[in-house]
Amino acid sequence: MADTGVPRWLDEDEFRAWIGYRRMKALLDLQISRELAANQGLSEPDYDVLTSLSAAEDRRIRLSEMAERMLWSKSRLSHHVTRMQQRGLVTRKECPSDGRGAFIVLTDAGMATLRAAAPGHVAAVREHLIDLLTEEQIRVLGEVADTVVEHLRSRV
Amino acid sequence: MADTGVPRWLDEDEFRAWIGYRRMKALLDLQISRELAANQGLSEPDYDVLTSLSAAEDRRIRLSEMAERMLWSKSRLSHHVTRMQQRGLVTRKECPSDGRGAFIVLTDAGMATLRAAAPGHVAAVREHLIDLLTEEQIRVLGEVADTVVEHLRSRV
DNA sequence: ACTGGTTAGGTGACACGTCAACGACTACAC
DNA sequence: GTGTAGTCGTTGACGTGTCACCTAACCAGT
Repeated sequence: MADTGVPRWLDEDEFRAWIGYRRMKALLDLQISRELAANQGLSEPDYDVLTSLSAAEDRRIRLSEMAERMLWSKSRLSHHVTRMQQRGLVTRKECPSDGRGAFIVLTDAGMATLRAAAPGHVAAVREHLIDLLTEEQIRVLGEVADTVVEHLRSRV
Repeated sequence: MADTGVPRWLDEDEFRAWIGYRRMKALLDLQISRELAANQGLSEPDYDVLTSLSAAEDRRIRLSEMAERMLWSKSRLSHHVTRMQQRGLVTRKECPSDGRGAFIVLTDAGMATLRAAAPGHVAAVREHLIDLLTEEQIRVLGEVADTVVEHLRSRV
């Protein structure tokens, strides 16, 4: 790529999309995470972990597999599980077949908290995002996200 | 609103949009911020602050006004300015007309760093977002963002 | 001048997430 | 078996951002 040092700047629509994305992200995440916290004292990452675990066989997953599914670094997941473990939402269990490995296991308390939090969380997502948009906009948002995710996943 | 306790769950497209948004956010922000850091040692918030300041009259803005423009909390901005000040990118200056007030002032070093970082940053935004999308998608993304931002700004 | 309410900005404690480095283990060569 | 490479998960240090709380200063009505 012949880099001239001055790439094409963003035009009006492009700038609007980029800045808009940044601002939407800032406000939306704050709002959603505030409601989640007020509801059951969970953060968004907490909720994600609980959701993944609740869908897993025997309510447990290997740390690595979980990290990969969630697109998290192992470090991040390990840190986060430590914090959630201290609150009794999950437990660690060593893996019999691989001495290096560990399972994350959803506790009953974790499951109960997730069940209690879910309706409010979905309602919040609807209220602050989904129900504001047309079907077409929802479809395009999904497309855009998939495009970007696909692009970034493949380039590592 | 008669809350039945079980709000409508997300259908396939809605779920795809929401989860996609979350994943796009995670990957895109990480990528953009990594390139920015590798380039001039700046974080995204650093870049935002520098950009705002460079566009301001006399390269200085009152902390409050800055916070409002950027949709940041004053606390966040204050913390961030402290860190940027320690790196010599900005300075604080007290406001003569309001004893409570303070200006944030862009230093020459800050301006130079911004100039050095800008081309690469724009290129990254293009490469990982804008240039992946059609004009139509860019337009819709801007619409969606504006809709959500408008909704959330008005409800405080 | 006084008082009560508001606004500007700062601070401390804490949760979060990155990176770099580490020890423990596995897997595969030879 | 013995090295050696790679993987699994953890940890420490650090920058970040939130919340709750604080002080100082402004400003209105009295």
